[in-house]
Amino acid sequence: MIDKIVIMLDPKIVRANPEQVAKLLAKKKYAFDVDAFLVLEEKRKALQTETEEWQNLRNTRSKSIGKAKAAGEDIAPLIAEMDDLGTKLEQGKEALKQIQEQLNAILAGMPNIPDEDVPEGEDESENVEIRRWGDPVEFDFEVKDHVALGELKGEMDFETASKLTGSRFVVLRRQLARLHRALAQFMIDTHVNENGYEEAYLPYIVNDESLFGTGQLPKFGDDLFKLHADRDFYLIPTAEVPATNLVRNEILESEELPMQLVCHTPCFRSEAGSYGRDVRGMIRQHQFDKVELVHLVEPDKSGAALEALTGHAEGILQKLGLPYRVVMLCGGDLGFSATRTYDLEVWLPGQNAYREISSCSNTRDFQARRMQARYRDPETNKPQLLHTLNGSGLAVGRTMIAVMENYQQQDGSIKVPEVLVPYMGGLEVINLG
RNA sequence: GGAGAGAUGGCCGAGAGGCUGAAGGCGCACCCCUGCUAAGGGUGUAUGGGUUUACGCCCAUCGAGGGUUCGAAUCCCUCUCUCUCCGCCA
Repeated sequence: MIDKIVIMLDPKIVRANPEQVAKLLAKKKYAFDVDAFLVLEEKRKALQTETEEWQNLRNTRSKSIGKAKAAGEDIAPLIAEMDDLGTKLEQGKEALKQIQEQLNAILAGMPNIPDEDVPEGEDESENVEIRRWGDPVEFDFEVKDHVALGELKGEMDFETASKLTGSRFVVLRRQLARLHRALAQFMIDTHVNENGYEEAYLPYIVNDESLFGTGQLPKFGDDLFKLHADRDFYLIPTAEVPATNLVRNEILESEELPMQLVCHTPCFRSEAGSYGRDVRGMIRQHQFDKVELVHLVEPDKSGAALEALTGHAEGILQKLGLPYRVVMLCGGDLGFSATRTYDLEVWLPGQNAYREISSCSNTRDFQARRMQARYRDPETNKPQLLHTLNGSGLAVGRTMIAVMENYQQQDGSIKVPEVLVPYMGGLEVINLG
């Protein structure tokens, strides 16, 4: 009767254990109104049962009309019997639809349940450091931040970008433009050649169904750039959206799993900058490039897959020789779709701080349920929701900043990390000074 | 952009108002036969939802959304997508 119930959490579980779900979601600072939900649920159940009974009656009677007609009998009295059944059915359906819409709105807006060992906490200040790699370089001169470095020869130009578009965009020229490209190439090659990823080229524009699937819609539409009022097209905020939606409404064979995708795309975010944070420099832009990693795996493999994926992202930082730390997000800082997230924070000498450069999440079956992404379980031969994970491997712009700031020399030039030299056509020093 | 044709289950493909959740085939699973290989025979095999301790029963779904009808895969309208031809084009 109800064709599409849009949910992220399994509605059966929510119905069966509403109190427990509320408790678990409280960790994510989400208030689930159990009473309101239960009232609606009760109404829904009664209405649905009743309406389906009417429907059943109509189906049965219509069938007997068909039979009578075939037998050459008079069907007029049978049709007369149907009289008010149609109206009753219509009314029932309408009432049910309204209740169902209210329930769907609640369910579709509920975030995913955090893992048990996710720490309690309000915001990023309560994230928990897991490990560190590398030691921040001690400079014997006064360090410049990437903005100062980039402006030495005009290779990083925010003013011109704002002429072209507006604030929160950047123009890169010459060696910095190349460094930016080199980083993306290096990351993709590493993931393909060493970590077993399949390279993908994907649309930078997606429809609303894809965004619902990964969880950006319906709640976070304000963060997106929408293209047309009439077509429901959006610029992607991350390649996670098209990459994960590759399997939307698909039933994969188990041999096709695990799937590991790597994809370099620009990302467009409207919200970036609306809080007045990081107004200076390339940290927070409306457009930035990212190399994204996506895993599609069987349910019992997703825990290990997140560790692997995070390791792959870390590998890039290690090869580049950039000091970083890994933090586990606390409940309050965890994203809508995630059960568990590790952020990689790279050391930025210009800010004297660790800053996020990658975010790796396991969404378990949350996105898969929204997009009906399944695989055929060889044991039961039945379709089952798969698990989806995603992580940056890495954000290209921020990586470039990190390279600039960590490899700067007193004269303002930048030493090219060894692994990037081939990608820079043999160039060993970027001479900005 | 112009002109046509289409969209049906995991896949291919019938059906053109009622007994069709949907023939047939492929694939897959299990069983039988066959001393290898090849072939043959049988049975089963959609998804989502509701309800039930359970067996089960019920509802929905033939690209999407509306409409006509007692009844729609089938008729009408709108939209989306795919294919063919023409034009344009990186």
